[in-house]
Amino acid sequence: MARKESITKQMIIDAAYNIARTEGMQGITARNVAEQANCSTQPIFRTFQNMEELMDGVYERAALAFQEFYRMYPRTEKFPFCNLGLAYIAFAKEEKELFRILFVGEKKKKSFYEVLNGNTENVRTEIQIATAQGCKNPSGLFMKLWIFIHGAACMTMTGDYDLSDEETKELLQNICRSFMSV
Amino acid sequence: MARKESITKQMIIDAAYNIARTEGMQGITARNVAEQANCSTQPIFRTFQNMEELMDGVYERAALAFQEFYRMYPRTEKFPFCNLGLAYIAFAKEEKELFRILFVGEKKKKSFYEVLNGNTENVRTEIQIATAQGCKNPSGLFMKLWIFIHGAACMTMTGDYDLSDEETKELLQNICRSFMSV
DNA sequence: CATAATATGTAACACTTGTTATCGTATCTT
DNA sequence: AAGATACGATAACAAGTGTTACATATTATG
Repeated sequence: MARKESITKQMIIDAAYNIARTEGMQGITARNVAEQANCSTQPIFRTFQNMEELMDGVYERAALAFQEFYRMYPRTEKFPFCNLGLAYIAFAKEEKELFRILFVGEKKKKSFYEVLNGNTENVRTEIQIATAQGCKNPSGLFMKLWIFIHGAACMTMTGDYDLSDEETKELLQNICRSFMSV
Repeated sequence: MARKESITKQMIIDAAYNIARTEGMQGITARNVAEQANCSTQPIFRTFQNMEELMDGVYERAALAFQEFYRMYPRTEKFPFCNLGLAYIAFAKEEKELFRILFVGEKKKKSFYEVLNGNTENVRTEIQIATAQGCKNPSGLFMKLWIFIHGAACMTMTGDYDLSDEETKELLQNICRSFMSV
């Protein structure tokens, strides 16, 4: 009865996502996305109400990319929260535009926790580790550490911070020790 | 011989600056600025080569606004860097768009130091205070503290951080103590 | 006061944006 | 195989962008 669709929702989101990775959200225009997806602008507006709805899709796609990045990131640290922090900073370095979209953008909708996994599983795990290491106020530790980590990541994004992975690791260990010893 | 100019460079920059304060850089269009300045778009292009040059002017104007904000901010803290940090975070709270333009924007050109004063005077003063209080590695202390402060300010800008001034003050004192005791 | 020179307003240009109308066509159902 | 119908390409529309051409207004100087 009907013609088969050849350009799927996922294909459009992927095309837009690839643009966003290098140019940021403002690079996403109907014609740009169409070109990237090798089609006209028509399938875009069949699939999405408007461009904003597509951008919401891109945001979700970016969140998935971060989750995957974190899942794959090596966990070599014994200090609590440091693996999370190292992955976060590394993501800011390797995917500057996505980091901006997810964590400092004007249209940011989700909190860090929500982006991380849709739940707070990962953070809870880290809090248990902190408790096991004798930290009396693990969520207070997390708050302070996370502000620091977020600062380092934002500076990485803008190019104001450029330590090697090894230096960053040592810095985080150092900070973590400072906070735990109080 | 010639007609007197009625729309000055400063008037145009101020008009654009006022738009940027509430709408950010992307709110600055030739027609928007003209309306805000109560004139046509013509004086803009007589005064500036193009819109980008005007935006450079707005950036400088925003830097001035921050310098003035810091100059006027009460200095109640004895801990080194804390007055600077409190002012920075307060600015992020009161002038979110300007903060974004100056410190996390894509078109950011100046480092924090340069924005602060065109020189590092203020930071040097703080380093002397730290040294006087027995800190062995004051520039290391500053680096760590500043990453933390920048993180708190960025979270303030995006609405992820919302402590009162008093709570922020206590947090900064707490952090400063942690870092100095190591 | 007349004139020359510059500032400003009006209006246009070329371009890009989101969005939609039209139309040919592929494909599922019968 | 035939027809209904959703799909996708083309092309248009309206709105908004930076920028410029041109006419008008204004002012210092002769």
